[in-house]
Amino acid sequence: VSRLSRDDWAAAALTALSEGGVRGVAVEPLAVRLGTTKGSFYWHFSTRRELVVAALELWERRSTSEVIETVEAAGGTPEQKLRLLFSRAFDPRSLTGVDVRLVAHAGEEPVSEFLDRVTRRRMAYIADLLRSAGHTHDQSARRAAVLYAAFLGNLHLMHTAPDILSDAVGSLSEYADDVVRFVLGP
Amino acid sequence: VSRLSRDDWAAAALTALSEGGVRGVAVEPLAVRLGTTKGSFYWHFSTRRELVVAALELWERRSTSEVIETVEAAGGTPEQKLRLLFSRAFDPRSLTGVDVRLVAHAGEEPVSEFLDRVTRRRMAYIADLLRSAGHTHDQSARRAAVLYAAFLGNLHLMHTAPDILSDAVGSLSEYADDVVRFVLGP
DNA sequence: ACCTGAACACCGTTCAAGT
DNA sequence: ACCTGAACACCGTTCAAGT
Repeated sequence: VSRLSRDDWAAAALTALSEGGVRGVAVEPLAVRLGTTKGSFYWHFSTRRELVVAALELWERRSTSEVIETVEAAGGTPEQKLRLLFSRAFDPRSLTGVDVRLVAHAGEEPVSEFLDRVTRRRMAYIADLLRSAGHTHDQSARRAAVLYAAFLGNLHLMHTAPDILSDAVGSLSEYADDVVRFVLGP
Repeated sequence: VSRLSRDDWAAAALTALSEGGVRGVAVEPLAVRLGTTKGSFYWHFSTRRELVVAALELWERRSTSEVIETVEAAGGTPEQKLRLLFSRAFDPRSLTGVDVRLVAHAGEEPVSEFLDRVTRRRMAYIADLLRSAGHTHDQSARRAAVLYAAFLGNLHLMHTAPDILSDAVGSLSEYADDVVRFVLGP
């Protein structure tokens, strides 16, 4: 009788979140998938909300700190780091869909605080890189907003209508480079 | 005993959709809000899904045909029309949140077909305007994708973190003009 | 033709009882 | 300490019965 840990539930919840959104994080179906009962779940968590929060914590770490560490570890100039960051961000293989699904709950508890923090961290990192590349503080903030909006919009389109996007734009990595070049230019 | 029509339910469903997403379109709470019973609902619709579809049909009309007609009625050059279109699109007052909420269900029935159609129609209209402004067919498609991604990303940010956006970008209408100018330029 | 009210299925939550 | 299984509340759905 292999017993489950809190982390097992959290990991399963994040998978469910990327597949079916916040709604997809359902105790009973997860219990069935994990081969246990709802009663077991309520030993590790006191509410379903707590499970959603655990999944959001996992997502926050993976989509901020871990990505930034990877990019920093690769080294190079700020321009190279930006290109690496966005070639990853525009890569369909790195798409989990969590980002896109979460925005639907932007105003709701408990999603809003996580979404807000992740957005701020990502934009702050982009602005940092732009400042290192020689831009002023104001310019960096402004251009970071444009870059981040481009990323989000692209994420939307890749999820909503990947065929429309590839019809309109040739190669996605080339497209990502175009966007970065535009923001880096004067 | 004022009786309800199918359209009354659809309109209430669209409001609920913008407030609480697809999940927010719940038969029992809507019945309470409309001062009637669930049984009444099932006279006009056969399933909850049918109600969601009715709300989506309303949204599709309002967010494509009606907007395009308004812009066309205003007249002017293609450039002026683009500016009008995007000053409207970037205006927080015109934000219903339906767009943003629907993307969470991008892959799901019955949302996907509506989202796909609306995306295609909007991008096709933008590409039309760019062609009228003298761009080639390919350039127009490419730039329409960039413009539409900018619109979606901005919509995301306005919903997720309006304060972050206004911190980074000064005036939103100025920002919208910047984006249009960039896409119109060579 | 349109609506009510009771019934049942499904998932969130609780809890007494088991190992 | 960790889990089972039965119980109850809420919303989707059905349907017989009312006006």
